[in-house]
Amino acid sequence: MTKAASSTDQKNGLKKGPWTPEEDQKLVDYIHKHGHGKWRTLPKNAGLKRCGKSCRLRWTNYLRPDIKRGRFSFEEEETIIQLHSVLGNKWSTIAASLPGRTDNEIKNYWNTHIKKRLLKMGIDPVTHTPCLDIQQLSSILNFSLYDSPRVNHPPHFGMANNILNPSLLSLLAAFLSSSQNPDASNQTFQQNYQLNNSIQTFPLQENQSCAASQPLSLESQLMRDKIDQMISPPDTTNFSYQSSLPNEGQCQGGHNYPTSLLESHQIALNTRGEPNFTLGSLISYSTPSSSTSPSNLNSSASSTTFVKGATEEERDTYCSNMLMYNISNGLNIDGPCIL
DNA sequence: AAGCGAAGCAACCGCGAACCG
DNA sequence: GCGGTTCGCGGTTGCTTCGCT
Repeated sequence: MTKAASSTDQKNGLKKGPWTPEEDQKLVDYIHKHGHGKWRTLPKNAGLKRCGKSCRLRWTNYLRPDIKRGRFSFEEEETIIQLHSVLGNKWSTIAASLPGRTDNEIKNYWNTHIKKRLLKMGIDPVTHTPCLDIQQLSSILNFSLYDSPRVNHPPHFGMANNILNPSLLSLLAAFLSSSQNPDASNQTFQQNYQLNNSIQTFPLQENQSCAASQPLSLESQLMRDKIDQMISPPDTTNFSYQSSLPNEGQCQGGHNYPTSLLESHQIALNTRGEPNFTLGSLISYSTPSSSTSPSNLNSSASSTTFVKGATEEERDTYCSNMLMYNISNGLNIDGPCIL
């Protein structure tokens, strides 16, 4: 018998701590006969030396017949993250969307698994925004702004050649800016959200060469100047400025890339008007089925299939890669896009 | 095999909302 | 409208299990 199991409330003689099978049986039998509710009087009527609150908790979190036990599925996890990005710590509301799961179970799972994974991915679990440090973001921005050639990309990112994505860069720049001036963050994000929505998407033409260079738009140049003021420019002496478009595999067939990140909910706004980067959206890609590298995004295999069979570590690796790839290239479910 | 720290999870606690007389 | 009671939620605690040394 544990210390907690043997403890009792001195005033009322009520038992505390873990429930015994006998107590569980008494509670279940009583509720089957009389239904639940009136928790205050229930323990006395059921012959239990527990407070009503304890009985209610035991029933709703453990004994209820429709409780689903065991590991959370990928879909459940995705739902939790997406709902949390909108609702915050409203565990009971989140639980309402997950049949068989209790608020307590979801809360525990969040605190012990998801929170850690998001942090590992560089996402703030409270705000659902990137919490990469300035250096990491600067590095990403530099890759995009200075259009580094494929050969120089860090292999673990699984990057194809960059496609210039001024709106996403604006968001990242705003994030950098806000990290330097937190008071302005909300306003900056709102402005950039409007900016993103105002920028039209355009298709990548079939005859557009993968090796063709992409001239910087005026906006991008201004943004580059702005970011130059905040970060040190990279050493470009070894860069060859060859290509700014996706690799051959991704631009064949004259695909259109019409969906902006915002439209596809890849970046959703939270209640404070800031963009969210959620794990759930990140792993809703078409992805390779046999590799954790996100470099071959035009594969028709579903990411869900991959993630379902993946180990926890593989999920982490995959999601981290997706995050970095996503931030760098601004890809959505159909492949690269320009916001 | 033993010790120890970390992780996971069931249960508790305090507070606020809802309900009722 | 008010005060008392009940219920439910979210944060926290502490016990158990796991994994590493």
